Parts: sequence; C-alpha cells; structure tokens
Amino acid sequence: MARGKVQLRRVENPVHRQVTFCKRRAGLLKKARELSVLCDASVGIIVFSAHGKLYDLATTGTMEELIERYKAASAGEATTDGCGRHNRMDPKHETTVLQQEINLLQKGLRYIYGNRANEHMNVDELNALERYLEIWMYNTRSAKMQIMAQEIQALKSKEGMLKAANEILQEKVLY
Amino acid sequence: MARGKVQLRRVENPVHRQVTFCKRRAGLLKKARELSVLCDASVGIIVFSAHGKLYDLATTGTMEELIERYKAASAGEATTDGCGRHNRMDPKHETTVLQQEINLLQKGLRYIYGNRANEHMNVDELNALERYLEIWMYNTRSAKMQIMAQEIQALKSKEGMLKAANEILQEKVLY
DNA sequence: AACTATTTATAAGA
DNA sequence: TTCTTATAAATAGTT
Repeated sequence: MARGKVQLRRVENPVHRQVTFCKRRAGLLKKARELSVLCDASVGIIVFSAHGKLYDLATTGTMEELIERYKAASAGEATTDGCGRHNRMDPKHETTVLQQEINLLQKGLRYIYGNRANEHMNVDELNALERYLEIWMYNTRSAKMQIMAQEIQALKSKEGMLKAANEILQEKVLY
Repeated sequence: MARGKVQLRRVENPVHRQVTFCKRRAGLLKKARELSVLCDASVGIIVFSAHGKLYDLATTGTMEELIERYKAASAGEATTDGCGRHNRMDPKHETTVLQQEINLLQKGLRYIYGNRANEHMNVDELNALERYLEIWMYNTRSAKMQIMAQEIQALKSKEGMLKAANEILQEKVLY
C-alpha cells in the first residue's frame, strides 16, 4: 500500500515477509479493536505465523468465551443476544441518564485532576456521585470476579492436561 | 478514515453504525486474507455484531481446526502478560502516577459512556480502578460529611439564636 | 525503528 | 443501498 502496489502472493524474501507480517498483524488487530469499539461488536482474532507462533486478540472478555459463543452460534442458530448482562431500557431515556452520569463523573474527575477532590460540589452532587461510584465499583468488582473465575477455570483445565500428560510419561518410563 | 477523522468511540447514529460495521467488517476480513497470503500465516476471525449475528473467517482449513490449534498453543503458554511494567512508587514521578490514575478513570468513563462497562479492561486495570474508586468514594463521603456537619452547626447556632430571641420576646410580652 | 511516497480504506455525500 | 469522492490511515520500500 505504499511505494509499490501489493501483489496478492507470498512475499518471497524472508526478511521482508517477517517485517510485513509484523506490520500487517499490528494493523489487523488495530482494525479489529476499532470495529469493536465503533460498532459495538465482539471480535476475536487468532493468528498463527508461518512458524507456528500464536497471536490473538479478544475485544470482549476472553478468547475462550468468544470460542464458546462461536460454537453455540455456529451449531444452532438460536442466539438470543448471549451477552445481555444489563437489560436495556428506553434508549433515549438511557442516553440522557448516561449523559448526566458522565457529566457528574467528569466533574469529579476534574477535581481529582486538580488534586482537590470535591471542592465546589454541593451535597446533592456529592450524593449522586457517591451513588454512581458505588454502582461503578460494584460493576468493576463483578467484572474482575468474572475474569478471575475464568482464569481459575483455565488454570484448572491446564492442570488437568498436565496431570494427564504426566501419567502418560510415567507409564512410558515404567515400561 | 475519510471526510472526517474517526473518533474511537461507538458510532451513535444506528444507521451510520450499521454501515460502518458492514464496511469495516469487510475491510477487516480482506486484511486478514492478505496477511495470510502475503506472510504464509493462518488467520481466524470471529465477529459478533451488536445484535449477536456471527461472521467468521478461517484462511486455513476450518475454524474448528484453528480453534483446536489455538487451545493447544495457548495451553502451553505462560499467562504472564508480556508487557508487565508494574514498577511504581517513584516519588519523583508523582505527576506521572497521577496522570496514569486519570487515564485509568477516563478509560473507565469511556466504557460507561459506551454502555459497556469494564470490557477490554484486564484484572490489573480493574484492581487499580477499584482502588481509585474506593479512595474517591471515601473522599466524596468525607467532603459530604464535612459539609453536612457545617450545616448542622449552622442550624444549631441559628436555633440557639432563635431560642434566645424567643425568650426575650416572651419576657417583653409578659411585662 | 523512523520516515515518506503511495496505495488502500472509508466517512460523508449523492 | 450502491456509487462517488475527498480525506484519513496503512504500509512498502527505504534509511
């Protein structure tokens, strides 16, 4: 895409190929992140280099989660919005409420930024801020717990595989 | 990328968002195919639209094969987030730390703004966010308490004055 | 790892 | 939707 039109075939020079791989891989992942953010989509990417090295990206949750969702979606076709952790309400109302929330939090951020938290805010504003912070913290903790639970699951599964491999190796040693 | 710089946040207009989704999804898959051909790589992409519709691409074999290969490859990996720059607490860089704090909170704000709280944040970030939120909430409560205490003080003092005035008036009435 | 000349992708408009 | 077009973004070749 620059200084020469690209030919759709393998780059023969190994050095050039490696450089192109790095650049384009980065570009691809960037595009995926943009698509996810701009369009509210979930994107998972798996890349194996020619030499077998793995690179991946999951814009939403973990790759395992996406894979499960993929299997569910590609097997059956009854995908009733699998994500839905927060039930949606009237979009217009929601937007307004969210905007107010954002304004308040941004005001709070400015105070933090000035290292003079909460000056110039009245009791009503502080109450609202407190409420939002509680909700936010709750969400943060929930998300963290979810991720950690998934990691534990992954580790357990890894442990199982390692144990199995161990047994096989021990058998081989014995005979 | 044209006729207007792209902002990295959800496209609010649903029609624009849908169009952008189609275009960019096509672009992403094209880039993936190019990467695969040019660099001899295997690429798998899973995309879920906001409404849960699945789009996928596997440049080599099937997606199932890629998923199996992914599981095999990721199982034998260290989960030590390669970047890992967790060294902190250099008093000279107080400003830097503060800036990081702001960045984190702003990142959180963007997620709230996009109605997708805490997505794309890892456990470390969530932990840090939780810590900041606790501090912030503590400060908020302190400020609120202080203001309320002052108001109570003011009211008590006013009450005292009124009582005194009342007594004087009663005395005047009696004589 | 930077730099730029070009190509490519795409946002907005028709 | 699809086509066009002006412009932003990606990147091939180079240093």
